[in-house]
Amino acid sequence: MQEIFAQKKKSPYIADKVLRNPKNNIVMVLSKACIYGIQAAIYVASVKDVGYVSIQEISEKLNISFHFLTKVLQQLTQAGILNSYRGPKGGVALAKQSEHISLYNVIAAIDGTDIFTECMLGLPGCGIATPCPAHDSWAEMRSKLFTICHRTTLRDLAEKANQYNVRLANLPLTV
Amino acid sequence: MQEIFAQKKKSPYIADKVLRNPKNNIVMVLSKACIYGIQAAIYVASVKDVGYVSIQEISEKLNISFHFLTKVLQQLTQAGILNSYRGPKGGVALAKQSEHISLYNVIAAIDGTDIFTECMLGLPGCGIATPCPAHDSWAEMRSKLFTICHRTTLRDLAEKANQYNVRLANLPLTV
DNA sequence: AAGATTTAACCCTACTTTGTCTTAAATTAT
DNA sequence: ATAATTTAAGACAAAGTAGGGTTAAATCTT
Ligand code: SF4
Ligand code: SF4
Repeated sequence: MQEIFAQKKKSPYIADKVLRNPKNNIVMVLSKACIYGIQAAIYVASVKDVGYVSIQEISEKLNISFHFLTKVLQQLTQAGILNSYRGPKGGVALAKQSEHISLYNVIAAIDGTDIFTECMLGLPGCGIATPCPAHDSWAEMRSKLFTICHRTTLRDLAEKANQYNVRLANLPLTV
Repeated sequence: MQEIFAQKKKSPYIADKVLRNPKNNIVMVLSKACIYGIQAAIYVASVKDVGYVSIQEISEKLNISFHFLTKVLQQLTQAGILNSYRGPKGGVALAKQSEHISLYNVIAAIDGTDIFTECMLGLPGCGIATPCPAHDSWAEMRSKLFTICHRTTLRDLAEKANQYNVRLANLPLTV
């Protein structure tokens, strides 16, 4: 027996402009602030010279707004991931060895840990007594994300960056 | 031999208010529009009666803004996931059998497919010639997300919803 | 001590997303 | 036909995110 849906004929009306503007179509898992933070952290970790790297240099190399990046890196500083120092020859530097800073640490410092623990469907207080039907799938996803971000360290990323001279910046490709 | 970082003493200055407001701390993988769309789609799929379900009913049951939900569901209608019908006894209904509509379909219709294909670090044109150091990890994540969203159908979700009388709405918990 | 440099803090602007409301169009019921 | 119902469309407001500048504080150089 076949399931029956709505049998009436469909309304001919077609909308042409509904919700999103056509230009903006990127759905982000991480905020821009977080992305910048990760990029900058990898950059700092990949710089060979010991010492402080100025935010100006980072923002130029990675093509990130200086003032915005400054605020983002302040968060990493407050989280104990970076040390900052003012004045000439100042800047930021890793507060710990790069292999002791995970992607998770950086994300947690900027976007928080909700992405790892909270429901991606936006329902509060879940998984306790009345899990919603999507729970298992999302829980699996979260677990995967958690594992990946935990085991990936800045050293891993910086190493690869140096090794392959890989690009971190959001610059136009030099085709 | 131990690696050396910045050896100078740390600036004692601690900022108290930097970027985000304390109230806003939920980082979302999916937009609210998308979450609403998923919830509504599951609701429609879980309704036993054949026929159109009014958006008014959905918005009340799921505690979602009626007008906003209307726009979201228009997107699903235009994507061929729902049929809509105006007038008394009108509303929306699944355009296909619930087991033929995946979570992926719904997400793609509302938030687009970038989350499955594009870089989560926000860099364009990736993975081709010069993958960034985080590529492998993210690619693994994307693949996982893709698989889960593809194999999870509205029927799976609606079945669970009916079976366990599980909550879909963002309502205060009746503790 | 004075000046230059660099992060910290704060204010403000532009854009996106979310949410509200009003009117128009389609459809049913009377 | 008329009225009621319900989606479609579009204008608009509120809130959040990204970004830009200006001043203050810390620190080094001279
Ligand atoms: S049960 Fe799981 S998937 Fe469902 S709303 Fe709660 S956390 Fe989200
Ligand atoms: S190489 Fe992969 S992780 Fe890196 S920017 Fe490109 S898509 Fe993203």
